[in-house]
Amino acid sequence: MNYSVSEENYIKTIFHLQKKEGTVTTNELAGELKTRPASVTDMMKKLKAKKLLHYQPYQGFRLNNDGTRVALAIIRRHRLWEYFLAEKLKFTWDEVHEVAEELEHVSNKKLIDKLDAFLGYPKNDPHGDPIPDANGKIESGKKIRLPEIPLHTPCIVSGVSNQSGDILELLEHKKIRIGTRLEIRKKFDFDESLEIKTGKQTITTISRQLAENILITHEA
Amino acid sequence: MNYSVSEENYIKTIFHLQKKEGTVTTNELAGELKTRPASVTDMMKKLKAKKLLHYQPYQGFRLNNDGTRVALAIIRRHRLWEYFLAEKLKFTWDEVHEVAEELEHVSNKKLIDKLDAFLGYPKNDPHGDPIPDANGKIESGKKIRLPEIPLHTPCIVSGVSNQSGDILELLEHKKIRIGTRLEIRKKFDFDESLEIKTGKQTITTISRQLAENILITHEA
DNA sequence: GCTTTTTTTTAGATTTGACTAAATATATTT
DNA sequence: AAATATATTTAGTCAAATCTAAAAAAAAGC
Repeated sequence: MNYSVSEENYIKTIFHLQKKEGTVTTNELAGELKTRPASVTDMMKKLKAKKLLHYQPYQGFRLNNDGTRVALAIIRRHRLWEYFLAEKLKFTWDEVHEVAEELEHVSNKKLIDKLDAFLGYPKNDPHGDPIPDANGKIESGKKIRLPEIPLHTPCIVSGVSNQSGDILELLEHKKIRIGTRLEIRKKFDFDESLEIKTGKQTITTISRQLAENILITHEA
Repeated sequence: MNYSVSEENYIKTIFHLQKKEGTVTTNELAGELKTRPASVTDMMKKLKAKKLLHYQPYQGFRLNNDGTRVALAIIRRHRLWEYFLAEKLKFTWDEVHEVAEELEHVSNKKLIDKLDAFLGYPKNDPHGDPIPDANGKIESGKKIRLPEIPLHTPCIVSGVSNQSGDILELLEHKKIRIGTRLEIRKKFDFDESLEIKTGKQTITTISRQLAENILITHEA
C-alpha cells in the first residue's frame, strides 16, 4: 500500500499522459520523466507485478483501477499542497508546482484529510485543476474560462491556466486572485476585451488574451 | 548542500545524542536508528568524507560546525511542521512527531521560511522544545516547568513534555492548551498540588505530576 | 598481564533504481 | 516484401543503503 517516490512519479506521469492518448509508450514516459527507456521498462515490470497497470512487452501500458486510485491520491496531495502554498504561504502561482512535487510524496492519509479540512475543501488548485476528494472522486476536468461566462453573472476566479510571471504581474496589479468575485459588465466586439467589475465597485478592462487564461467557478 | 533522507536521519540523531554525552558511539546510534552497527560505520565514513563530522575509527564521532548547522536546519523544519500540525490542522500533541518525521525532509528553504512567517515565528514546538530561527540560532534549551513559576505570575503554556494520550485527555478537559495564559494562585505543601487560574476567572486544581509536565514561556 | 567479552570495523551480498550497449521487435519506406 | 529506421527490451554495471558473518580493536574481568 506504500510506494516509493520513484514509483509514485511514474504512476502520476502515466496518469497525465493517458488522459491525452489511450495508451502510453516507453519513449513518451522516458521523455517526460527525463530518464532512459530501459529504466522505464524495468519500472513497468515492477508496477505490473504490483498489479497497478496493464503491460505486455511492446504494447504500451495503462493504469488499471488500482493504479488509477493511487494516481488520484498523489494528485490530490499535490493539488492540496499547491492550494496551501498559494493561499496560506503566499507563494506565487508559478512557484507552487515545484514545491508541491516534493510535498506530494508524504503520504499520510490523515495529514491530507486534515489539510483539506483546514483549507475549506477547495475544489480547484491555483492553476484551476480540480482537486480529487478523499474518496478519489474528481470533477469533470473541463475548465470554464472567463469569456464563456454570460454578462452580469457573478462568478469566482478559481485559477489561471498560464503560469508565466508576466500574467501574474498583470493580475496582481488588477487585484485579481483566486477567490476574487467578479462580473462581466460589457463585452466589446471590436477587440473582444471585457469590462469587468471586481469587488464592490472597481471597474477595469481586460484583454481577450488575459480573459482566456482566467478560470472560473460558476457558482455565485 | 543537499542530503538524502538517510543522511539527514543520521545527522539529526547524532545531534540529539551528542547533547547528553560528549561523543556518540556506533552502538548507540545503531540502537537509536534501528539499524546495524556495520551500517553506521559505513555512513560515518560517508559523512566524514562530506566534512560534516569528526570521526576516527573506534573513537566515536561528533558533528563539526557544518554538521551542526545541517542538524539545526532539519530540527527547525521538524519543529515548525509539528507546530503547524498541532495549531493549524488540529492534530493532538502525541500525533505530530510521526508526521513531522516525514515532512522534515522536504528541504526547500523558502518553504520553511514562509511557513515560519505564516505561523507567526513560534518560539517552541508543541512539546515545548525551542525552534531554531532562519539562521540556525536556537534558544537555551532549558525548559521551565510550571512548578518553578512563582505565585501570581502570569505565564503562557508552551507545551507538554509527556506525550501520552492520558495527559492530553486531562489537559483537554481542563482547557489547557498551547498559548493558554495562566497564573498560580496557591501552592499546597501537603501534596504539592497547585490551584491555578486559567482564562478570566476559571479556577482549577492540578496535581504535581501534571504540573511537572506543563512547560512554560516566562514572558507575560 | 593475560583472557574473555564487548564494540567496532571489514568483507562480501542484496535491493532499488538508474545507466550503457547490444539485441530484438515493430513501423516505415521504397 | 525486403530494407531501413525507430522503438523497446535484455543483459550486464553501478551507486546508495542496507544486511550477515568474520576479523580486529578496545574494554572488562580475574
